[in-house]
Amino acid sequence: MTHIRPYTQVLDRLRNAALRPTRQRLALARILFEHGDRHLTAEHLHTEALQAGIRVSLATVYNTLHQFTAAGLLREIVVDAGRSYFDTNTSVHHHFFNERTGVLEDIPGGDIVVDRLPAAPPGMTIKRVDVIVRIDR
Amino acid sequence: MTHIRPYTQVLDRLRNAALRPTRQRLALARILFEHGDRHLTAEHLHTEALQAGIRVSLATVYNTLHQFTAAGLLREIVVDAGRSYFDTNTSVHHHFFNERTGVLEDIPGGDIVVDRLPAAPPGMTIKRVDVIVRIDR
DNA sequence: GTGTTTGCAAAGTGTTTGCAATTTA
DNA sequence: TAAATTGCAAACACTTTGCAAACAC
Repeated sequence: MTHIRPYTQVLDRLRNAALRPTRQRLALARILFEHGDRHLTAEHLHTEALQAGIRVSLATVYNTLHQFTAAGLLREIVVDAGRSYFDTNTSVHHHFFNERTGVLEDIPGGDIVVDRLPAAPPGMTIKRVDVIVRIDR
Repeated sequence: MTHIRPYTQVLDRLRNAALRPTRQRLALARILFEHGDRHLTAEHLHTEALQAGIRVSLATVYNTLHQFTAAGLLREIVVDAGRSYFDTNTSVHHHFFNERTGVLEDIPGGDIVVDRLPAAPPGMTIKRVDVIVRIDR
């Protein structure tokens, strides 16, 4: 019996993405993927890592977030000019964004339906549809 | 006969917004509002103003864009972490965004229908719904 | 060993701010 | 002339980059 067991799932994710499971990547992946759906900025993740006693630089956090996004493990959400959020839920869904608190959260279920979507302009393809519901108070 | 006539509409907009029609504001307002629906960043507007021979600082362009937005003359659209677009069309509508070229444009007509929108979380109000259709190629 | 990854510090980008000088009403 | 506006330069927040040292395979 080893302590490798709990890491297995996260390790596999990294392996499948052809990313070496370095100490930093593994630790960041566990913070990201072992706690359900999360919406984090680079700063958030860096802070959490440091609080968990993981020595990792902010540059590496950025690198890792982009590598994970490129590998399809994360989705980048733009709601705020000035910073990026990364969402651990990569399936098709939409978001509530509270501009006052900066909290971004999933809209539950497949609730929203976007209808009568026009065709993309000639020669273009629709890559993604983002719906941001901005909430207040 | 004066040359004030063509400015009338734009002047009125500034007056209604209780913004003094200074040389800079008037010139920027004309670039923004005398050419149909536009989607510009601060840099775009600054460049256009300089090209048109209007001496205005970038700081003033930012101030002006925010004042116009606060007055309801513009709408700020966030599609790209790192820069803001300002839309001269303030009615309810949505956008195509080409991430490769950085071009943002209105989706024509009232085409898109967003349906089954969930209620805002307890105590919260929906302030706005933004739909961004990201296109490619 | 060899190629990948990391961390640092520096540079970059877009935006905001403080304040003296200028302009508007 | 009193209050609002402007422009500059410095400060900011977030992100990216270059490169030597450390690490994974």
